[in-house]
Amino acid sequence: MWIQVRLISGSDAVRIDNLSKLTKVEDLRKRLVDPFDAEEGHQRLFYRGKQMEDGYTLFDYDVNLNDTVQLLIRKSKPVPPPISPKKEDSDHEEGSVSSDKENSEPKDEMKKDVKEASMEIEDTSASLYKVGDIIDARDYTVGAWFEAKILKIESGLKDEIKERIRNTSAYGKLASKYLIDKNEGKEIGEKSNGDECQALDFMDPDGFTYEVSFEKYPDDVLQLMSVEIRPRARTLIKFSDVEVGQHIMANYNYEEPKSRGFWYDCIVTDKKESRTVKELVATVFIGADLMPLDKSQLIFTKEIFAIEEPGTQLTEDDLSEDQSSVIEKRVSKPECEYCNDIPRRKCKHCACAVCGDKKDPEKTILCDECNDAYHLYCLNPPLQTVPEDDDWYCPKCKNDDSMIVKTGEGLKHNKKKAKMASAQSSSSRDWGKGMACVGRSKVCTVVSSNHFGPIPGVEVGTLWKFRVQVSEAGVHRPHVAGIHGREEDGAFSIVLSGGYEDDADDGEEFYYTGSGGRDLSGNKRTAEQSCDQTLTRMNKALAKNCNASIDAKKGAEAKDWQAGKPVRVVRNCKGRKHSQYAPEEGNRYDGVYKVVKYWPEKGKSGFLVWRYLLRRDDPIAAPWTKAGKKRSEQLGLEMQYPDGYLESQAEKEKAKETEDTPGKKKGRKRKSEANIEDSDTPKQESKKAKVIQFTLEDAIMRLINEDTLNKKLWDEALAFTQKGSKIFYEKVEELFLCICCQDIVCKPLTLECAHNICKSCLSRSFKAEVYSCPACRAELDKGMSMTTNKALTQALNKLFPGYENGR
DNA sequence: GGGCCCGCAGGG
DNA sequence: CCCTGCGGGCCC
Repeated sequence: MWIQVRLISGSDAVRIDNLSKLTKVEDLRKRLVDPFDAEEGHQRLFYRGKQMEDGYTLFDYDVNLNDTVQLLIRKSKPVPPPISPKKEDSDHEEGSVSSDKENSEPKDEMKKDVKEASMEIEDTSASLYKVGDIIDARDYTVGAWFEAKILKIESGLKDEIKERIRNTSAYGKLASKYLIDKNEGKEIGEKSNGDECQALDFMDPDGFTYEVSFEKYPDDVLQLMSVEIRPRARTLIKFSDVEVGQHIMANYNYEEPKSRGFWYDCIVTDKKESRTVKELVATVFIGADLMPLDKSQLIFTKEIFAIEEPGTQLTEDDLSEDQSSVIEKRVSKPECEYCNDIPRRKCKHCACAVCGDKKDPEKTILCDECNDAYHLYCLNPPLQTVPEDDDWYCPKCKNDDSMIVKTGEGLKHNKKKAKMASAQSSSSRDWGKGMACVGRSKVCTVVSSNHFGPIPGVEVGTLWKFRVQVSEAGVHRPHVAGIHGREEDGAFSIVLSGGYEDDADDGEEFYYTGSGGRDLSGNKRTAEQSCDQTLTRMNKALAKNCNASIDAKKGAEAKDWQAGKPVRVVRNCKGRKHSQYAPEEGNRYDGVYKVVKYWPEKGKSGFLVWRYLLRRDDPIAAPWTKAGKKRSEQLGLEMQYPDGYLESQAEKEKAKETEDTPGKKKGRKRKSEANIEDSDTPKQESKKAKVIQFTLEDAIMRLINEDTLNKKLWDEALAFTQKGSKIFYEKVEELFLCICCQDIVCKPLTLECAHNICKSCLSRSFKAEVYSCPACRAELDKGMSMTTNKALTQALNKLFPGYENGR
């Protein structure tokens, strides 16, 4: 497994290979020392807004293959300075061992501040704020702004504020790196302080302490400095007026970026605007340290607020005059994301975990472990009263105290993980380095997922090392399952993987066994047959392909076998156990087959299984035939590996070598070097560049020739037929991409400027009263006819059968 | 060599 | 949402 680590301030990413899911954060740090020139203690790692702490694993943080972890290198001391003793303490000599220079300096400054403050204790008129002003305040644990109210103003910064500042260097970072100097209008250079007191000077708070309470949480009273409060946001910025580089306030949810969250300060870093796409990307400042989170997508683009200048805030009186019109109400994340806090809605997440009802809060008890709520009377056995003395644990948490994880931020009880086998047993098995559990990095879009027949651009004989790649290519989409299909439509593809012993295979014809009838408990993916299979789900789907009516009892045989629906067939190397037609390595696409008949029978296990006879019906020669082998060679078909896979394997190999004691292993070393060279050879494809010219069916050529409006584009595409079908299809996709929806044009209009646009995309534009070509802005007549280019439509449909489905 | 067991994707 | 599944690497 590999992940990317990106320095927060820069865009440079470094890939770290050979990690496992159980790699500890501290071990990841070691791997980052060299590439980033950062001592372990100076690294701060973030994933999805969470700071990663030592002692936890990548699995704990849900880090996956190819994910990006952000790195911040702190320049100051790795350990924050101890909280400076209060004034009285430092006057007494008792226990002051502070010979440490680093500590004594800020302490002195603090003393000075406190003295200055005490001289003007009652005069608060210099503040731009008054008690009762309508403001926003930043909660310094979340880093987000909430509607708040000033309760009290005092001269001088209270000690607790100073302590807080000393414990984060956030303000220094924010000021030095990202904020624009108000007066100069230009970016401030790096202020290499790392010293919290300098940061304090720099941010220039006005010297008052503001006691505020939050509107929604009136009991939550905080002591803040002036830079942590500001006039209540009241100016919505239109999307069209938002500028890159602008400092704004927006709603963001770092745990679930697609949901509503809280209101944070942001610097806009990118903006995309077309009639269909409105995208804002920003650096969002999050958490106690106002961690800059780069490249965060702001999804609530209609709710972008300007930052108001201090002194312009409304007062209590303003509010009472015309409450509703002056202040924009902001919507924050609801307390409960399941019921959105709607009182009448039953919710087992925020209300009683048994009945979901929100009534009787006084008769509701909270679990001291998972915080779930239970009505006393919903428990089994019910409780009469709330237990007064010690903690109470709900039925789910009660039994297994042993596995309660001490939590870091955000690593709380995860029910799914708690259920996994590894949570029960103490096995220390490593995992996550391989391709078994990775997600797709591409999706096939040339045809829809319910497409029958060959995938355009994928040649018979194409080889992939892993199933996930077969899925990416669209040939067989499920990750593990052998049959892909739908009960009502039929099966689109199957994989022959030797999982069933009685599946005889003579290439042109083979027997196949349905799925099910296995006990998969224990989180398994396969198992022994342990009960009867039924003609449901995928089994029914495969039966549907047979040109006969469904018979779930006896099965059926096709009258005209070739008239059935085609099934793409992939053979996996594991089938070698029983079949000589299986590839030596990986998975191979062997073309389309038809279902000749299907029937139930007693399998070797003694349980009923559904069996199928499939027969090849593909014009292209099978890969194991002489003609097929020749064709594969001419096409230059070679084993495909996932991006970066060979490199990571080579690195692993290298690491092994260095681990080995040098000396008598010379011979072995030489061998492995040879291996690495081998893995490079596929790159020198030029030698094999004699790829056979790929020819299109006459019917397609006729349609292409008919599309005179696009002659130029077609000529360009056809030139690529020499490079093989895959390249040709990729080119067609590129040339006939709709600029609006970024998909192959659907019901296309060919405009006078020669650009092709989906009819629906152009209509949408016209509805928005924009009358120009989305690609080149050429003016269009409002009343232009919206007739689609028929020849193009037909040609594309021939090339990409069914690509319009679901559009 | 055989058992273990994870995420992911798909259908229903 | 829930259930299912002819992958794949690790460990004994």
